[in-house]
Amino acid sequence: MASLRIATWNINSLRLRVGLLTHLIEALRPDVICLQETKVPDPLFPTEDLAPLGFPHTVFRGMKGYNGVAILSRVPLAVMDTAPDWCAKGDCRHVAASLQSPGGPVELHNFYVPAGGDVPDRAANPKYGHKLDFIAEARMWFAARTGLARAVLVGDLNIAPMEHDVWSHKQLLGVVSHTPAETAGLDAWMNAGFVDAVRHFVPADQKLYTWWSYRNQDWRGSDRGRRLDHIWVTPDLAAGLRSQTILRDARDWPRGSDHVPVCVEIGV
DNA sequence: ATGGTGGATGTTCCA
Repeated sequence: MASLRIATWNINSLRLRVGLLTHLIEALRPDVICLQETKVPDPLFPTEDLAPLGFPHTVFRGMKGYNGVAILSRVPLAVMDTAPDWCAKGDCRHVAASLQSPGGPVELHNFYVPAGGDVPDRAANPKYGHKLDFIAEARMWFAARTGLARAVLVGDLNIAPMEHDVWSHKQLLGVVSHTPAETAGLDAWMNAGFVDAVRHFVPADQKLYTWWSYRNQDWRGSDRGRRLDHIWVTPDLAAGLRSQTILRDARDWPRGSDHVPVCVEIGV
């Protein structure tokens, strides 16, 4: 059985941090890297900087200044254009591809879910409403995909769904990223066809984070993190799950992202 | 209760 190592990272500007991908590749040895917040329009995608890294197959969807997603792959892939323009905003938050694998194609979705602003109230904060609408639309789209199989969904989903996906469940219940409306919405989306590939290895009572705020200087000491970055797989792939890695050390890379890479290895 | 930092952009928005 062949294995596939899939990594996801909110890189917070691909052009600024393209050099850090070397460290990610050394540490995780991924076959596929999914990036979010690339912040680069497609005509300016840094193809030449990426060429020496050994990921010749790429798909990307970017725009000026904000958002943007990309998939870098060692194995051949074909872009999938069947998904809708979420919330009809044209905002480059999703790209999907079909990966070539010895066991057959693997469907890979890379998402950057809206952060949702500061105030957890639809009426006062349209960004929060957009976030809830986005995850509801995504849930419905996947729920309608009868026969969905051999699929992997990754990305910065901007929601920490479980009690121990945040440093303080009680203190964050009213904070965007961990409100009951968001966590229920994310659970419903995942349950439309996926299982949590990282929690597959880590018990629910163990703290797990992938993001620490830039505003928290001593991030390791205070450890006030949240698990915002996720990897889900369809149940048929769950038996093939081999390992997971959350690369905490990446939070200390020079001029690093506020998110760290997450990786799983799957027999496919 | 507030502000703390960082990126892209351009004198502010987004996270």
